[in-house]
Amino acid sequence: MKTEPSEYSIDTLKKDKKTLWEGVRNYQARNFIRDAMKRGDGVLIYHSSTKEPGVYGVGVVSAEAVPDLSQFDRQSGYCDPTAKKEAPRWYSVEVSFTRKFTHPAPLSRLREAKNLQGMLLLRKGQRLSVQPVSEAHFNAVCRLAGAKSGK
DNA sequence: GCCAACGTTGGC
DNA sequence: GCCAACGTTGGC
Repeated sequence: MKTEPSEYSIDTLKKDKKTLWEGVRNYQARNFIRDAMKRGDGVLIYHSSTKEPGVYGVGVVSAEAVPDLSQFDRQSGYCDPTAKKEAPRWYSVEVSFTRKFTHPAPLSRLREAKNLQGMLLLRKGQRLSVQPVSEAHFNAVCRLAGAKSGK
């Protein structure tokens, strides 16, 4: 899952312990959130639009999809005026903090890693803020960050 | 359904 | 700030 650290960072997640991941407004990403993400799934926390983009830590899906309430919130920048309460359009999962990498895995190093070739994140033009990661890639990223593989 | 115009993402 | 690579919108 991508986030701009100025918006919501791994440090904030660590402090909050858990958060509802709100504001995803892309249908493909929405589908992953709503249909694919299961309780217990590991989450790589990727920081974008920052000095050193890359994976900064790990979380875990602690509750499966619920309607993203910010779509109905007129005060929210994520408000979707066309969304109806009886037919929510956007969804959130709850993500809990697992760990912050002591040595983050910057994008530049991910690109160099042989065992990460083909990873969706590294594909040109790829902009999805929520995307699936294979277990092998997940573990490889963790190892690259100097952490034990797995969750 | 086509597609031009426009908006967004995100690395650099 | 630039710009490639998308996704969305809306006229037709």
